[in-house]
Amino acid sequence: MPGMKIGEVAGLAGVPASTIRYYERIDLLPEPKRIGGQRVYQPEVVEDLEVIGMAQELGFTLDEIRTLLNSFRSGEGPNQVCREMAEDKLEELGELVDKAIKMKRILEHGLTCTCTSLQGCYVAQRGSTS
Amino acid sequence: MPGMKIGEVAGLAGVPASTIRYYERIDLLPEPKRIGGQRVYQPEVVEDLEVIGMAQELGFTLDEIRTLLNSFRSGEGPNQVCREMAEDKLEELGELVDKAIKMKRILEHGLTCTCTSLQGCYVAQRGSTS
DNA sequence: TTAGATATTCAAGTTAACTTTAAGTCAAGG
DNA sequence: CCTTGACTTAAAGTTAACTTGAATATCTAA
Repeated sequence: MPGMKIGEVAGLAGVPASTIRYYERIDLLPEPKRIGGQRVYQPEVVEDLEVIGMAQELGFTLDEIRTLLNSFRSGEGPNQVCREMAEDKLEELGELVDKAIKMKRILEHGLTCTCTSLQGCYVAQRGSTS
Repeated sequence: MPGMKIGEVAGLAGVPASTIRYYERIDLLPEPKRIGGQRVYQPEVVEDLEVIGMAQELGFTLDEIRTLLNSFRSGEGPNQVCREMAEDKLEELGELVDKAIKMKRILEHGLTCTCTSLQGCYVAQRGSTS
């Protein structure tokens, strides 16, 4: 039962097979074993793809994601480079959450107000919770 | 005193002047008035640029940002298209915050654990707050 | 008034992250 | 065996968002 072809993995993870091959080419995913030249995957790869997708949405580049994943996979625990990256990213994530909340306020207000400019709009700028 | 040249705006907003011209070309920023052929800006443009930057970090495309900004600027309040976009985006922002929190947990844990795979790591996956 | 910084346009170049295409090869059903 | 659909590679094409270059103009300070 374990051992899926690329099409099945693609279906489960919600990405095209071409993307999976691309990730392998840029060393974001390890080369899977092959049967008759075709890639055969274990179910974990689906979770890898989900983590990659999540990280991307949060603004990590594929380069950064590779560093993080490789550090995880290396078996020697996170190294210094990875540690620093993670710390930096944690800070960025904190700021991201703040910005998301600010932007939510602007959008929520945009749904109801009739200001003619963002600048002139007290609520959007100052964040009254109206 | 009001009336800044492009270089000053660029300095204040922390973007290159070429980006400001680019935003104007794609109708993300309105054409400013000119003196002797050179662009002259009012201070509000700096806040516009900050909003654009913030929105970009949150995953909005410049196309989406244009729609939102134009709706704000139109003076007729948000229209239907904008309203729907804002509602969709609000939902996405909610999800983004959830993911950011999940990712924070993974990274925080990555700083201390020695798991050899993301899959095998109970804490990263299940989110013990340890 | 003249040097040097800063501005202008337009077109072409860049980078990340895919996607598509061409030309095949493999696996399963009839 | 033959067809069909999913797989293979390598290389070229695509899109968003800028960035750079070249040639020219204008502003500003000595």
